[in-house]
Amino acid sequence: MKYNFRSIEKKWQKYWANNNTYQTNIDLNKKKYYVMDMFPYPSGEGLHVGHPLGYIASDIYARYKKLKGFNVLHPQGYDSFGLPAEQYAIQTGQHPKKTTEKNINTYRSQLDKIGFSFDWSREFRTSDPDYYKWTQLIFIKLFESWYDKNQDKARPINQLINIFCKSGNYNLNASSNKNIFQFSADQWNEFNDDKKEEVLQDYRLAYLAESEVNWCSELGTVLANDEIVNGVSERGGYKIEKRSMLQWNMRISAYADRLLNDLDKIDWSTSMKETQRNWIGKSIGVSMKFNIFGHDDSIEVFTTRPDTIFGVSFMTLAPEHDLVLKISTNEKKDEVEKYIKFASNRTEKDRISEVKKITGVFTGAYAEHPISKNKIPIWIGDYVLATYGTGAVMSVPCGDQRDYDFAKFFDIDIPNIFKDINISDQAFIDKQGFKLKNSSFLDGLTFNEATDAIVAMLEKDNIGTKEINYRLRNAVFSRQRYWGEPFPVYYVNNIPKIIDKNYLPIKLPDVQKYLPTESGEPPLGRAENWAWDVEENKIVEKQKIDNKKVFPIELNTMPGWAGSSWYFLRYIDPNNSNEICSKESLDYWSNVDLYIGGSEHATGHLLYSRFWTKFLFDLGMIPFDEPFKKLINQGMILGSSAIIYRMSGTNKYISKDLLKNEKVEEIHVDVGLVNFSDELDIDALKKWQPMFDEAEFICKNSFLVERKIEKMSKRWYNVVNPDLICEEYGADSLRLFEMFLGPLEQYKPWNTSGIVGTHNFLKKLWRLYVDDAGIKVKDIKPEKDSLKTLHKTIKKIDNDIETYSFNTAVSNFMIAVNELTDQKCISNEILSPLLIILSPYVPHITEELWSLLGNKQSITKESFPVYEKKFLKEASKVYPVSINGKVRLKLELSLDLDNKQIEEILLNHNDVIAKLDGASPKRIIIVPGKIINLVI
RNA sequence: GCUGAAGUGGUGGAAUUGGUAGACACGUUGGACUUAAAAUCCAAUGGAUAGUAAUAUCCGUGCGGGUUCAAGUCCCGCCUUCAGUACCA
Repeated sequence: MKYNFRSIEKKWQKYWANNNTYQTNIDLNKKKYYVMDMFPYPSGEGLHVGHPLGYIASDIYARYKKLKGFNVLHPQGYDSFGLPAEQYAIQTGQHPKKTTEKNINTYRSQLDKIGFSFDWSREFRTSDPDYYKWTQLIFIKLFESWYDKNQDKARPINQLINIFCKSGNYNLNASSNKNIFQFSADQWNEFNDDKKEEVLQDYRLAYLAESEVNWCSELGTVLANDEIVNGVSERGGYKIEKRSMLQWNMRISAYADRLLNDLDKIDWSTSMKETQRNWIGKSIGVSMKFNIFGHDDSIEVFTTRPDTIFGVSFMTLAPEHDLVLKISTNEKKDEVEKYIKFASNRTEKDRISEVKKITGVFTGAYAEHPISKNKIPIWIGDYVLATYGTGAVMSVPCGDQRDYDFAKFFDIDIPNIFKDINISDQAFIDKQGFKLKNSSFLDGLTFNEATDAIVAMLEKDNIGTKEINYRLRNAVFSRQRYWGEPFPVYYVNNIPKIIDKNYLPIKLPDVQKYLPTESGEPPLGRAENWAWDVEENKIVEKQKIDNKKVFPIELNTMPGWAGSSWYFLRYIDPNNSNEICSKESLDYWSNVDLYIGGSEHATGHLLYSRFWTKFLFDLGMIPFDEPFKKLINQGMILGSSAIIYRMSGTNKYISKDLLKNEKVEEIHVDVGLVNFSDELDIDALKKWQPMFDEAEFICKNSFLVERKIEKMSKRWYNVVNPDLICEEYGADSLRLFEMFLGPLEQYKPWNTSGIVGTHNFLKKLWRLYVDDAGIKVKDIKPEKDSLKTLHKTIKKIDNDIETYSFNTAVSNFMIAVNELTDQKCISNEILSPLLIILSPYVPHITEELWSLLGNKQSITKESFPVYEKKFLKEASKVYPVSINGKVRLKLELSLDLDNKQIEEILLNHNDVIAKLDGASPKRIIIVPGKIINLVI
């Protein structure tokens, strides 16, 4: 009987589907375990072999946990709103719903071939109205909440209104927009509704605000900070410019501290936590005011180095700072205005690429040093960012390199306040190794001493206060796109009003075209049925808008991360039409125990999900405040591109081995045209692309290509489709090989030739159980060696999988099968448990062998075997060691040995003992635990 | 610049966390089977030196030091690569 993987895999995939083998329900008698993957965006290109890597790992872990007796939730769905489907719709006029549906079907058929244990009965798509109904609800909740810093949690907005009615906002400690004006309860009560709403917008967690946004005209939308890479859009690499627009925002900054601190209670990689810490960017310092000569206004600055206050020789404002024009003297006004214009025209990319270029201009105004009362010139410069701190800095050229460069460039005084430190070439930026001088009462103090002294003094004299600053900005939540969740919002005289949650979902309307309108409105501006009737409570035709009972609906849609920020909650109760998920399901399934996905979402999805989870926790809607307990970031699988050399200016191609110093161009060719020995199939190449029809190929016996490791992409023709691998070697070979490639978290190149290794292993495994006559396993007593192999393997595999070392687990299986083959083991007592521990990795072949052994029920119903220590006993290590000048032999032994057994072991190690100058042991000291010392 | 991760054969990678470095697999070479090829099986495979041989000795985990009976692993100082971030006051 041969190992016919094609029919075996088809048979069992069908069996699992027909028997609902992987459907999961709440079972209070069992402990739960929740394993989740980052759900895919179904792109038109389908899956390549890199995509399933994380799914295979999570599948193995999920199956393993099931065998260990856990009730495992292992769902899958689709993140189906997004730009590519919309771009395609713009080009072809096809509704994104249709292309998305088509792509999902492709994905599903590809995934099904790999034999995953997903519970597909829980599948959903973020673009389903039944799903985004709840995304809209969470938006409403955010809109109807504010953040109380005293209680350190979000609270309903009604409670804030109560506070305003009773005492205004004088004693309020809440997260809000900048430059809030103060009002009393009487004032609040006299505000009209519009004014009240305007005030509330400063506190809501989802709020509408005129904000400086990253506008991308090529994509026709705004982008969040995490969607911009190196100053250009992440998708497409288009130019970004700053623009001020009325946008929905999420007040994520309210949660900055909790997002930072709670990193300590989750099991994520250090680099992932560090990335989030940097992104949040907490810095502790002092905020203080500098008065301006001849003006009532003062400049507020933020500094982390208050100890250097006596080194201030000028101040610098961001060009966008409110006071710039106000304080500039008449003589300087022209120059200042010119500079502001210059700075605003510089795009983000210019600023980054011209970091070294120093620009700035003097305003003509002077500030007063808060302690020495000296006159300090006020400059503006674009090295100061309007968006960080207060948009103004006290410049200490001797202690900050940028201030130093600026001062040198414009020939400003650089006073030295560091004793015995030379600052003629560069600033001294360390916080250690100095004592202050020329600093009045701080003279002679170190950084810590001076900081304490100056902070006490500033606070006592009411000049400054301790303050904490964050780099984290509030997130822009509006997109000028079609293919996203509509906002449940309509406008009455430009004041946003919420559509009551009873009328959700607000379904995405149909449009004729997916482009923005001629007047520049988002695509939803084209929708005919897009107005809200407040009496009927339904969507009606736009023509009916009268601004009395029918009002316009928001035209923006939500960003891609809206639907993915809470999706893990929906899997636990996916068909619930009354709430996000029931309390019962929440109490049982709780949050995700293991989450596997790429690290590129560190500052986007993973941060936003944590934010929304904390928010829902604050409202008492869920009983936990972190979504993902353990996170593993699988590394990318890179493609191995094939490159041929074309002699420059000719139609001749030269084989890699013949290339010397000729001038050549590198041309990517499809990796499918190249065999394992890097030989190119020239006939197939000519069929592949007509440009090679007339080409001449220079080579000896065969034409060799160059290899290059780069990201797997259609563009480089290096994509390997898992379907082809499944067809040629089988899903089990693929699963095993993807794990065998290397550590899960590492970036590694794909190399199809290696798959014969895992494929051969499966054939070997098959032959261990089956020969020409059929099954050869017998119910006989096993050999001692085979028992040892089995129990050693169980122990190792258990340890490997608990530490997520899937690659070494595969190696250990190979060792075990090699050993059992050598031992000619046919004992059922060995071979049955071996199948069970293998089944998470290679579910199809193990199911088949399991049933061939005569078992009636599926192997997935079995339980993971436990290894027994008694089969593993032996001395493991012997080595010389010197203690107190005497040479001793140190033996590391397994536990539970009696003296007789130890003696036996010593006899076996005569060679080692003899090596030590021929001495023999005189005395044996048995140390409690597992170490034995022999004095020689 | 800052932060994080990592440098081990021709290749992917092991090493029970301080204890025989190179497991396992690919590739390569030789052999068996075959008319032949494929498939399969067996053997060799870090380097150098000596020997007909079994074998022996030395060198070897990016570089230079150190601790230790013992270092891929720990400490100090460098170099390189990858990732994240970047005028953050």
